[in-house]
Amino acid sequence: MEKSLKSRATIHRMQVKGLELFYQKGYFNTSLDDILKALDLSKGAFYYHFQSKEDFMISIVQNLLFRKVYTMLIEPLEGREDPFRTIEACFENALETAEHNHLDFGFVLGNFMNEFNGRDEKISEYLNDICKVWEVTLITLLQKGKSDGYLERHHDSESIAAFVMASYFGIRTLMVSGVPKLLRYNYMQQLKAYFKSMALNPAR
Amino acid sequence: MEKSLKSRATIHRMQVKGLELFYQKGYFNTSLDDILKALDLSKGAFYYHFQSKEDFMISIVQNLLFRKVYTMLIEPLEGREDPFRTIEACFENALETAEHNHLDFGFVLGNFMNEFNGRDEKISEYLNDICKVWEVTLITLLQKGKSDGYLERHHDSESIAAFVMASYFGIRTLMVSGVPKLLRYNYMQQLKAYFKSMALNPAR
DNA sequence: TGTTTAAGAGACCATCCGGTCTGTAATCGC
DNA sequence: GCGATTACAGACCGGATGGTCTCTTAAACA
Repeated sequence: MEKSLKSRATIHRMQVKGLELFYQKGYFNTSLDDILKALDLSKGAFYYHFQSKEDFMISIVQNLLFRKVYTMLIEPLEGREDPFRTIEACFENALETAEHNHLDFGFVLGNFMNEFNGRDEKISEYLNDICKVWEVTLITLLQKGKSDGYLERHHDSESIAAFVMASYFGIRTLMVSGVPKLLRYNYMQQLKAYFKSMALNPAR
Repeated sequence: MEKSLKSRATIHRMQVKGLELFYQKGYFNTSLDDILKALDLSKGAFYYHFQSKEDFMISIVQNLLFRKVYTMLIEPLEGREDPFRTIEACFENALETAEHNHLDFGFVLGNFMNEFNGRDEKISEYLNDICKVWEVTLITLLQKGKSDGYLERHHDSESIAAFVMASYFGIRTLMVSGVPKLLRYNYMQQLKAYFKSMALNPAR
């Protein structure tokens, strides 16, 4: 059975507002009524389209959240040449966007991973999947960078990817309560220094 | 009025169990009854010693949480010589402890910072204070490292501290859903590589 | 021994939350 | 034009939640 246009529009509205509020106030601290009130919709509407709050969250993760992370952090890394410059540009852009976001509550993916860890196996799994896609993309980029002569072969792509990811998760947490602009600047400075030590051709 | 021994013992029991459950299940997802049931205590006991759930959480943050972070991540850095070896040893130990923790849900401080960001100004402030103490300790250690000739003077201690902290926050998040042992090993490898690029006397 | 007070028990309350169920207006196929 | 289906509205429910209030007990005090 095909979903009608109207149905899909409503579902999308719910997901968008759901992601917004879950991100701002946390999943467990946001009630369905909070979301429905903001959209002027009813319980009936919600349970017509979704089976449960958990089911709703999963649909958000697989649709909106994945897209968000993909366009911001994964797609900009695909098929590029110089891995270090690519990652730097990608992160610089992502952090700048976060910095200018008036209502920043940290890295969406990271926040949710923390919130659901050990509390909802199913959702954690889906979040982890996104994380893995990001990781694989990074590793692929680094491996290709070796072939293309951007970094020495003896470096471990997997380790570098983990370190880079970890640093990004963390700096986004710190940016929420600290001075975002300064933190971003300092962070990028050190990320570049870290990369520089591994670069084969430091032509810069 | 002095607190009696019994009173203090009960308060401490509540705080310990409170921290344990808040850490495992999240603050908003843990009810007072959860804590009280686990201790076989009553609402009366709770509200005799604390004014509210928020007040309770603040007391936990200022006492137990601060001590935890202090003994694990701050005290091992104080008054040391070589900043890089010191941080490496400290993190190695902290990560190993986390790795062997059967029920690991990430970095306590990080998790709470995420959970309370934008949701409880007051608690966020206290958490941030702990974060700042850690930061200052790291910066102090690095500055002293310059005087003692362990790293070149032109490096920015503040930036390094932010980067190191961010990476730690992040790796702890990743360790929860990934393979802890591998992640720890890879992380330490990269942290050392990062430090090596800044060391004045790479006598190792 | 009688009185006070610290420490806690637990019934109770208003509110909220996820979820169910019935009703209903608009739309669609025929 | 009419029954069926879609897309909701909203009352309702059981259980939980933070917090209050009164009652009890055991020790401290005098």
